[in-house]
Parts: sequence; structure tokens; C-alpha cells
Amino acid sequence: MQVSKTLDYAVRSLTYMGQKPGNTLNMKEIADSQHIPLNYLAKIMRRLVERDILKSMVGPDGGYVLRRQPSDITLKEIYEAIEGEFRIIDCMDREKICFFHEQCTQLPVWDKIKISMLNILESTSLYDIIHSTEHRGSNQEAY
Amino acid sequence: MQVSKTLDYAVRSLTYMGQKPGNTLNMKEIADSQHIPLNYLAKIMRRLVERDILKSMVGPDGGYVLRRQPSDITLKEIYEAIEGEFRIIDCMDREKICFFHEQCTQLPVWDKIKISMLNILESTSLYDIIHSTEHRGSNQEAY
DNA sequence: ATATTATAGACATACATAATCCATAATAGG
DNA sequence: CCTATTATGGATTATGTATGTCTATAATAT
Repeated sequence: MQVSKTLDYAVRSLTYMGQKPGNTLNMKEIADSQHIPLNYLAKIMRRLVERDILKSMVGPDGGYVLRRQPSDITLKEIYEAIEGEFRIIDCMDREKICFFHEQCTQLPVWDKIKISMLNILESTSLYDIIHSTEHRGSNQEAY
Repeated sequence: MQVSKTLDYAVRSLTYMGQKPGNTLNMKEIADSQHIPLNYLAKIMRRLVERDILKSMVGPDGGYVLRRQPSDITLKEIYEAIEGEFRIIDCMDREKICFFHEQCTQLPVWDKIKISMLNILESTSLYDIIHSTEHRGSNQEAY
């Protein structure tokens, strides 16, 4: 029930990019600034490009830019780019036949949690994430 | 970001027990009914006993009973018995020093999700889970 | 005394995540 | 056209955690 390191990397990278609007940033700069292994970030970036969250440019002075406004990129999109469809328990996978079928008492609970999480993911944009620190007190205890 | 099989096993087992109030059920019956490997369930049950969710009795005709009313057992307790403290991202672990300290823009988002999930876990009792199927249409599409 | 049950924990396995590595394609600039 | 720089693609390895298995021990009802 944890956010994967990969998703965390993706969100951090996009946040960093959103804080430097307009600039084309190359992978190396992003990887260095966020302490992400370069080749691992490469794979993450590809998925974000595939999902049209980023635009990439090959060659010298190449790199990545956000394809859309941060306010137009939701956390849900980022999640799905990295993890695929949002799902919190396996039998929500329609391809697998769950032994318990409809008598399963568990599903409504997990579904409630799922819906609540999806709401947050959907209603949170990259813009919100970028600006979320501003609302935190500077002497707030670190996590 | 998924519910572990172990937690699912725990919730299913407790639900099953809650549906047969008063009876002492032994592990074998629970394991069989829920299709859980017996020795694996043994480890799960131990944790639930430690947390005073279950009472155990050794010996012939021994087994387990719920120590409290289903309405008095929250999903959060079950979660914590199995997974430990609820946490959705590693740097929420105060023992680990996160590289980004307070400048981290990510935490408020994950924290929002965490709080929302905790609310649900806390406000959902075993009673609710047991009775949740009743609110579902019988011809509802299976997950 | 024996059968039955839970307890305890070591051990093994499988699987997903994370990370590394190497080869290739695109392109800007000289 | 050549070269350096950057992304792309995919194979491979490493690591850790979740899951599952096994064996021995303790408690207790009959």
C-alpha cells in the first residue's frame, strides 16, 4: 500500500520541470537534481512521453519539456503513465476470476478507498503540487 | 499501491468469523473456507491475537473467537496488525532522513491521500464489512 | 497418555521493483 | 559530411519483500 519509488521519481521530476517553465531540460540535469539514476530515469521519461505528458527532443541541446500547462496535468495521469490502471486489490482485475465472485464482502470496502483515492489523484494537478509547499510553514517539522 | 494478499486474508478470515458469532473456529476451518494456506494463516492469526482482535484457545476443540464486537473492530486496527503503521511513502518514516527535507513538494499530496485513507480505515468496522454485501445488488457485475 | 490444537520461527520460493548496461537512432553545429 | 550530444530501446542483473512451506514445541481436553 505504498507509493513506488518510480512514481515518486516521476512526480518529483515533473515538479522540477514545472518550476522551470519554458526551458528544455535534459535528463542528466533532472537526474542530478533529483538524485535519480540516469538510466532509470530514462525509462520513466519514455513513459511520460508516450502519455503525452512530456515532449522530447533528441540531439545536442535536446531534452524534455512539459507538453501541457501544469494545471492541465493530473496526478492520475502521472500515476497511470507509471503504474497502469489504478487498482488497489487484485480481484478488481476483471481478467482474473476471483474465487468468491459476488458474495465477496471485501470489495465494497476496497472500492470505497479506491474511489476516494482516485478522486484525489484526479483533482490534484501538477500545478497544485508545485505550489503546495507555499502553504507549508517554513519551520514545520520534517517528515 | 495495492492491498497485500496477507491483509486481504486477514480481513476475509475475520469477516468469516464475524458471520458465525459465538462459535470457536479452528484454523483449519477458516483456512479451508477462505482458501488460505494453513501455515500461512497461522502467522496471520498470531498477529491478530497479539493485537487483541482475536482470542485463541489451544488444545482439542480449541480455536479462535473474536475478542470484541465486530462493530468495535476497525479496519485500521486490522491493517496495523498486519502491516504495521500506515504509511504510503517511505520518507514519511521519520527515522529515515529524506534528502529533500522540508523543501519537498511531494509530501502534502501524499499526506492528503494518506489522511483520506486513514479516515476510511478508521471509520470502517468489521460490522460494516460483514454487512456491506447486503447493500449490493445481486445482479451487480462481478469485479 | 494421547490426540488435537495453537505457537514459534527458520527456511525457501517467487515475484516485482529498482537499477545497470549496452547498442542504436536522431540531430545540432562545425 | 563528421562528430558530439542527446534520447530511445531493450536486455540483463540485483535486491528486497511478500508469500508460502516445513518442522518442532507447548498447551489442554478427554
